[in-house]
Amino acid sequence: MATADERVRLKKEGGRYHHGHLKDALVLAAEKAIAKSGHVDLPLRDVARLAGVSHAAAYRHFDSKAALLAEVAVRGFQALTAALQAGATKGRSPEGRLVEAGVAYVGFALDQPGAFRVMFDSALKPFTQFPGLAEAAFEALSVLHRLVKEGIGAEALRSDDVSASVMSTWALVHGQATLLVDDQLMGPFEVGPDDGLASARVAMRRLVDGLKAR
Amino acid sequence: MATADERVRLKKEGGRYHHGHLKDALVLAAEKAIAKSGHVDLPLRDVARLAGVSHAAAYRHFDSKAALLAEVAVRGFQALTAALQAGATKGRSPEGRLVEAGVAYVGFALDQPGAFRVMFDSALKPFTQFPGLAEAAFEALSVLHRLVKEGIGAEALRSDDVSASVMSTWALVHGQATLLVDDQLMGPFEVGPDDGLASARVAMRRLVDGLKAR
DNA sequence: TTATCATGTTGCCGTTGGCAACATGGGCCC
DNA sequence: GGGCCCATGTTGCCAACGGCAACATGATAA
Repeated sequence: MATADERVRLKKEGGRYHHGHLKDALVLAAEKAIAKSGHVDLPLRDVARLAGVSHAAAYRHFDSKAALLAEVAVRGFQALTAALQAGATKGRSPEGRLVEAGVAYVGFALDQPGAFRVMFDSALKPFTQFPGLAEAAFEALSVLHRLVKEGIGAEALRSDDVSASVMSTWALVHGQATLLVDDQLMGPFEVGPDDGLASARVAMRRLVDGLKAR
Repeated sequence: MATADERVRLKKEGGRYHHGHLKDALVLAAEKAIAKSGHVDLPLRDVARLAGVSHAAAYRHFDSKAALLAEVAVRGFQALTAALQAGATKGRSPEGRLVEAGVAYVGFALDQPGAFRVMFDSALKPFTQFPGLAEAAFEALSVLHRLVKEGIGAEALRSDDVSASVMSTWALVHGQATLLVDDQLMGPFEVGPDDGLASARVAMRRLVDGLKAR
């Protein structure tokens, strides 16, 4: 078993027959390539070339091209879950935590656009066909669910129709993230890349206003 | 010039060398096939077969497979624009019209899932590479923009940060539509297909509450 | 040292998007 | 009404793709 340092050395020297980190390298290369091209539908051969191996090498680590993309998505959902949790800690009130988690969702999408695209691309549907994917996605959604319930518990948010509140929140941030990542805010609705998070915060605050107990 | 009846006759008799409606037939077949499979990435040959022609025939009407998908998207955006306008007329107040337009957006996605998927798939990005696509998408967004401005004009909605209000609205309905079409509302957040529109209406009402002038 | 086997390679296959060359037949002109 | 024209269909081909099989390499453990 090579140590991590050993692997780095091998990787840096390059040109070795055995890569040492190929699975990780492929996942990272795929995320980067998708982020760069903006298209999920990229040749597996290109990803392999970026990782410095032949195209068939990928099949030692993944059952199919889709399985590689699924791994990108799983890691993406794990990172998203972490981002939502980290974002929530920035809020000072139950509503504030929900708002900041929403902002973090959009921040994640802007930060890892390749992963975000894969996570919600139709190529991986249904999630249940890839082990771990549905669970990873569920974990991320659960963070929002928990924050809404905590808001209700603190009597800050209205208590009727909890799932509508969760869905509204998710839909809002997901929609914003999608539109920002795809750069699909056209014409007079255009926002600069730096304005994305600010807009997201404003939008989240207004939704949470509507969700408030009264 | 054959009349429309003539064309229908030719089409029904089948087996003719000249199809008569091929462009429309290909667009409709593509929408249907995508709706059925749930994947935008379908073989052009399958679409051609559904239309009863060989695969190469499509190139008499479209520059590429992507151009065919773009045409599906253009017609989708036109239908979406009409649906938003029709939905808006159901509302009895400025806020109500905005809410109903949002519900109509989700209704469109559930009604023409194939078109909806294509319209927002990364395969067509950027829209500007296909003539008419960016304009058609812009038209649809403009309906929401107009409704928000009318709400502000009637002093029903807050007047600061108009684009944040437009974006919130679009993001909310777009996010809901995406999640419903992809059947991605998992576990305890699952909603039945009939509940989709009802949930959308509740969510829109709550967002509009947050957008209200006070 | 040496054998094993995980992990890499090359070579091949069927399918795909797309082009070129040919076939058909509907509509216009005389 | 007859015959030409060319829009619109066809078949045949190609390179690139995802994936499989057979072979090559070399890290590890006896």
